Amino acid sequence: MPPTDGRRRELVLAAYQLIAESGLEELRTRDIAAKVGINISTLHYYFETKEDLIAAVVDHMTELFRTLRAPLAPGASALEELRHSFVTQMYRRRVEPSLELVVQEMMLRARRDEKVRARLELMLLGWNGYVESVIARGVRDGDFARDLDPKIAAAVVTSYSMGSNLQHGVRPASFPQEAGYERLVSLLRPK
Amino acid sequence: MPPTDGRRRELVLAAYQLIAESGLEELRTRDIAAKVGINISTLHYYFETKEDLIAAVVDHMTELFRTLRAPLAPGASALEELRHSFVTQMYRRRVEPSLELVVQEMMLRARRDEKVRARLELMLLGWNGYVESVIARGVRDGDFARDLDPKIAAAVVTSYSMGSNLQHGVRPASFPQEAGYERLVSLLRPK
Amino acid sequence: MPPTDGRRRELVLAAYQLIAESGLEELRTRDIAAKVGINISTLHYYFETKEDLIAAVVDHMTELFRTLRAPLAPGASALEELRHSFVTQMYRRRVEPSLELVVQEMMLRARRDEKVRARLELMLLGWNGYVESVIARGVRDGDFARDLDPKIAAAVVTSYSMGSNLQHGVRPASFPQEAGYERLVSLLRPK
Amino acid sequence: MPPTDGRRRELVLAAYQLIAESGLEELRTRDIAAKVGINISTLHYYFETKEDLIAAVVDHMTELFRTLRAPLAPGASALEELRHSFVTQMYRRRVEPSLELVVQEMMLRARRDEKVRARLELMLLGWNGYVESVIARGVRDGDFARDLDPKIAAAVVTSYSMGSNLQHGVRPASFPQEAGYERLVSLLRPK
DNA sequence: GATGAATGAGCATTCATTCAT
DNA sequence: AATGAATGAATGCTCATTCAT
Repeated sequence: MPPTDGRRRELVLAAYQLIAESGLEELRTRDIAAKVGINISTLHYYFETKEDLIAAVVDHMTELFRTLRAPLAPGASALEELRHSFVTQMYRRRVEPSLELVVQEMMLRARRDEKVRARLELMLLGWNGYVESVIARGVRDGDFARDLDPKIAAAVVTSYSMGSNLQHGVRPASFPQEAGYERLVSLLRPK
Repeated sequence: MPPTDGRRRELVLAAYQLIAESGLEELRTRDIAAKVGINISTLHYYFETKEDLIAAVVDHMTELFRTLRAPLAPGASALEELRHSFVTQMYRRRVEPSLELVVQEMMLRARRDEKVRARLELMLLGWNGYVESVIARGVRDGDFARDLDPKIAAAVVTSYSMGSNLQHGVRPASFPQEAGYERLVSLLRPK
Repeated sequence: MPPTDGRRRELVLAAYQLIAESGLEELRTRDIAAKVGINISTLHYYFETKEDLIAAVVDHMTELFRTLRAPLAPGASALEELRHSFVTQMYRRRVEPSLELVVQEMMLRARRDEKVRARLELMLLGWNGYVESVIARGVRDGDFARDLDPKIAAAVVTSYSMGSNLQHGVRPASFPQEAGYERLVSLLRPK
Repeated sequence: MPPTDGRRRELVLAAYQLIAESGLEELRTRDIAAKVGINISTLHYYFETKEDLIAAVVDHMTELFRTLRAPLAPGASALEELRHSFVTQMYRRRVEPSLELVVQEMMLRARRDEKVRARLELMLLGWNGYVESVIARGVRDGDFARDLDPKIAAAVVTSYSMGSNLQHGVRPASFPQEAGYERLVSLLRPK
């Protein structure tokens, strides 16, 4: 017998992967159940509605976003840690290419689904807060320009990250995502 | 304009508005036809498939994106013109709030619909090219740092623009979109 | 091509018959469509919801109840006309046995479906009113007891009619429906 | 009472109440189990099928119908006892309003469920037999008209009772149920 | 140009019932 | 006695598309 404790998890993972493959618009509960190898009604035994399952996917995605990071040498400087943010972005794209696709799907869904929006807001706040703290440390340590407002700078960094992902999605070959990030970080340095 | 072209245009506009209101996922051909006041079969007389109509909406959207800009004083400096990019973004949000929503919808759709992707790529290339030319002029004129690569800097500026729009969508109250843009522009200036 | 004007009617008739055969509880839109020989979605082209179709069946049933009557000789006395009420009941059971079954189904449904209840109330009011007018005439003509309140007597007659139908449904062989009616009419006569 | 019997009874009572509230059509085994506070599979331990449980509800209902009666003074005349039939009907509606609803539901179900029909036939035979015996006594005692056939008269009385309940369900405000009963009883009296 | 009628394939969800434990 | 997990067969309803007129 399969690990019944993990059925919910299996369903969330299957939905997550299907969203990455074909988007939320083409997500079908039947396909999710089939991927797990169970009957469609069993899916509804674990999640009352499709919406509930999607909310659980957002939670899973958030957890991945939080925990999936490239290794960072202990004692790294703020500059190294900020660069590491981008390294992590590339790392995620390599080991878990679904993640950025699912995040973007949810970003759009957020506008019409309050459950999704609330979860996503927390995720964005956490991410911005983390980048902000790194920049604040860098400002103190002299890694970054003294007149930088960490909250504003974090908004610039995270927004670039998201926007460059979008552009990369539409024109992967010609968009200089990495160089852009490097340039952005260098712009933050002291004169 | 011949009646045929008028009808096509009406349909495109109706679809564009419905996408802005409820997203591509909830777009129904019946609703589009009803909004125009014609029969559902007549819609198919003008557009063979829903996909074709959506492609036409992308064209309309691209046209809007290109032409809808805040007035710019003739003889403006490159610095003023780059700042003006952001002013235009805010201007669009005010006079045509649908535009940024539709662009984001299409951005996601692009991944699964080649027609949409190709059109969007052109739009992004045009936009980046324009920003690039402004920055190149600014570099020549001394408005921007001499060591700036205009293509890379343009990628940073346009990506920030898109990413900040996304974050603004999820948390409109707390996200410092304008301050971020101001900071980004100032970072590009000569030391 | 089938008489498109009659499609609605065909659907109502098919639903009416299926209700008579197996009751409202087992009524399936798919079965109705199949009986008419059309696709299930065509059914929804004519009736938005199953509930709407059922309401139309109540209208049809009411119309049948009103118009389906045994022939009554012109110039009949009130006594003959009241007896004729019961003759009509038997006549309906013979030429349209579905009718009393459908009426009883709707009677029960009325408790939970306001549309049905309202329509049925009108039908009952019409029926009671008709019986009342016959009895009133009979009282004037001396066919019925002088101290009869026509409204009350009508309530007795129509209620007997309905209740005896119910009992007849459960024990058709042993229930003396006709003799009961005859006795009831004779009780109304002058002493 | 052993626990098994207690559980069965609990389930029957829960089903009975749910039928009164929403009708047989909306009766769900899950709701019955939930009302009793047990698992849905436990319900099937006590009743193999839903149909069996419904049959048990009919038995419970019949028992209620037999035993739930307004108090009758010992030594009452046949006239008083027949009037008391209607008093009992009103009494039941007051202390156990569910009963008449459930009876009507089952009356309809009887047409398709032989178990229900057989049980209901017994109930109707018992009821008619009781009324018949009262009327027979009244005929002997001079309370009722000498030429009354007790079986026929009982059919009239019980049918009025059932039919007036139905009409009362559809138009509670305007239907003169009590006056009708009073008139019916008075019609049975000697001239 | 325009439409009323029609449909195939599908969609999330429901529900009585089963079965291993 | 009791239950958690699972399911098959439906169920009302949807929607882009077609086609004769």
